[in-house]
Amino acid sequence: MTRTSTFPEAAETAVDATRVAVSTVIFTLRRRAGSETATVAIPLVRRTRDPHEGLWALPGGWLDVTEGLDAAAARTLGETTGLAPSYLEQLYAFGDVDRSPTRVISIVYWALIRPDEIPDENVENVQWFDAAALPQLAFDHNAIVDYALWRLRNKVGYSRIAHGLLADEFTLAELREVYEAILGKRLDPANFRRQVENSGTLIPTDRFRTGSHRPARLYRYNQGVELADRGPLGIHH
Amino acid sequence: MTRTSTFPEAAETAVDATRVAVSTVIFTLRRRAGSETATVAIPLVRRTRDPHEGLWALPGGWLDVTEGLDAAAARTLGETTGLAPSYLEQLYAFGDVDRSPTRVISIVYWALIRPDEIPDENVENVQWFDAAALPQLAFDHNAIVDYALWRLRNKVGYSRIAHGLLADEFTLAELREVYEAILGKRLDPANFRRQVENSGTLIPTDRFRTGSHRPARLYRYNQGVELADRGPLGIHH
DNA sequence: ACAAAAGTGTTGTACGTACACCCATGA
DNA sequence: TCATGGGTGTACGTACAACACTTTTGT
Repeated sequence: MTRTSTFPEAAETAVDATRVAVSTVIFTLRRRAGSETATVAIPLVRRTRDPHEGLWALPGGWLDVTEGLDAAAARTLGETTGLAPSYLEQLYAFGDVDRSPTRVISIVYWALIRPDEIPDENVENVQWFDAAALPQLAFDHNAIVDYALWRLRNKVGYSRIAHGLLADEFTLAELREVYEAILGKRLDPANFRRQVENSGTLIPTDRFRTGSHRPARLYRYNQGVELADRGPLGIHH
Repeated sequence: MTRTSTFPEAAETAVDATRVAVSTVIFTLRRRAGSETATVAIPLVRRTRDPHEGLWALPGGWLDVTEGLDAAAARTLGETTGLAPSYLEQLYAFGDVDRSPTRVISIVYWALIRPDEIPDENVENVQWFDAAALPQLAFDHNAIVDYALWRLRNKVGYSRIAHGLLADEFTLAELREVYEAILGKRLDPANFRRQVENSGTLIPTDRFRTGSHRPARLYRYNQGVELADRGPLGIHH
């Protein structure tokens, strides 16, 4: 599969009007080869034209006049990386005058995707990076990723978004691993179990994950509980 | 002083490109005439042209190509209402295709202003409304205000933004009144005092507010503590 | 049998809430 | 002196961190 970077700031035709772009910071969890712990990873797209040709940038594209912002984020993410997120939320609108040679307002989203939803095939010009060790990115994208990571870590504390990174059924150890990767610290298994059990968001199943030592019970999410606390009218805050 | 509404969606020339507007929901506290409690109030601007001529709308205007988003919010707020907020933070980017007859992306900010900073003179076409009892507003502005109120109430719980509504020196009762107005419920004076004293954000002065019963000590804010937890690089989250 | 992860129990501390009570001032 | 808000003390319940301990599997 061949895809060319269509990233907003790449357009060569300079116009004097302000243009609106949409980009997405999409997170997943990667298990490192030899390591015990999982790490947060994001896909980047290599720029194939100026400005910043050759640098890595967030997947994105121009906003179409006929689509909403959320739809534009999902579409441009799909076109550049082939990914369809399980969770998508607006992050921030970046609009400093000097963030790009031409005036570009970027509405940036952040998203989660389950590891099993990532297609095996390699997409050209797309590469996954460890979020903790990014190269120099195009435009202000390093700062944007930092901000998205901050929001992710914040939100994991007061919502159940962590579940956007897991399959339908999972063990408590797997859920805990998600939290540990995002927060960057180990959590007490005993206390973690109680917290999450008392939150009412988990439904125990009759199935167990076997294969190593004592089998662990599989849990599902309680669909009646919102993934994240939206504000009034369903805006993803 | 005469000012004409320059609100974004008011422009009569239809263009096929997407245009970017900036609006602001700015809060203050008003003491109702006979009432014991203060209420949250916001200024609105009456629209003087289509669409939605005659309806009340959020103060705002078009984004200038040469200014950043924050600057645009402050400028358009000043031009339409004459107000200069003591706290300003981006709220959300609204971009549904059908939120206006022409395609308009609105970057919306929310802000706080101290009652003593509001000029006495009446500004034409501007009127203050009780945030809890708004009329029907233009466009999707009712929903936007709801969302801003939700953010305000949320944020008051984990930051010291309440201080954006007070003068330099204030009593604990005045600070508590701010919280009560925003949260819409009474707080225990004793417990409130301890919470805020233990937070380390307040500095007691030697001055007292006299005039009614026992004098109350005046406090200042500890400048070393951030008004609100910004993310990396000073973005107002 | 033993290692290792699953799962339970117990304890201490911190913090929010409710509410009784004393203090200082204006009228 | 009395009413009222300023300010202190205390007791209870919940929530979380730390950590000892039991259970169940694979090898």
